[in-house]
Amino acid sequence: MLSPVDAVACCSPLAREPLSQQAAEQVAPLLKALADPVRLRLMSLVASHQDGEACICDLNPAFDLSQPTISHHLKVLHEVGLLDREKRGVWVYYRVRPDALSALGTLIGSTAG
Amino acid sequence: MLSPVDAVACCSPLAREPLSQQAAEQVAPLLKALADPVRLRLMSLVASHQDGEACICDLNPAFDLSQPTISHHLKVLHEVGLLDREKRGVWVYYRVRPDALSALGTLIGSTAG
DNA sequence: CAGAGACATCGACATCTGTCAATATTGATG
DNA sequence: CATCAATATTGACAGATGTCGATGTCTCTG
Repeated sequence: MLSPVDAVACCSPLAREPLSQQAAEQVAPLLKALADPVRLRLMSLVASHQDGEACICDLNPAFDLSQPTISHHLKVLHEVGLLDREKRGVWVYYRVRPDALSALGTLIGSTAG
Repeated sequence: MLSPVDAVACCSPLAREPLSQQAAEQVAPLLKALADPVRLRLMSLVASHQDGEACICDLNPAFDLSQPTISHHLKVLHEVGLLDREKRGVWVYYRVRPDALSALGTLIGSTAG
């Protein structure tokens, strides 16, 4: 089965033609994953971090939240395919999945590519 | 106070620099409004409808949902500023707010500020 | 092997969300 | 004014969501 991120690539922009019910049900989980202040910041922190990747140990201190909570949010982003995950030694590094954000941006606004 | 849609215009793209907590809290409600299959289809239907506007009477039959439920979803989209609302006689017409979607798309996906 | 540190999972809880049936409101029309 | 049709509001309810503390798992290092 396609991950949500792969599924988005199929759809033409929102304003171009009516989204089918199936397409909408594929896209919505991606937006749902992004639609939280903490997860938005996590995505932004990872995307703009040096080398495009960040360790949880880099991310956790930026929030006033418990470690399990951050872990939960990262899991949500990873499960829909917005973040890639790699374990190196004791640390886990996250990286924004290439094309994930731009595909979403195109679907919504059709200005990005 | 700015509507969420106005607030988005201020932010540079997600991947460009870390989103502040305040910015994230302004943007998240917009994405939350979009992050539902029914509302995604509503936006798409309105945006791609003739003359860029649609009456509820056009939208309701496209769904297998009760009239109050559609009314509720449209209200959510309107409150966050994604849809403009105009009453003409007995009917209510919705129209996608100009620049709303493109601003969101740029924030999420664009690499060009 | 024992301990420590990084991260994940679990269980619990309050809050939020999508949905409906019932009802209210509004505007046109007889 | 009485009625009908289009839309909104209310109240209720099941299910999802964000958060935490406690605990589990993995990996490096003595």
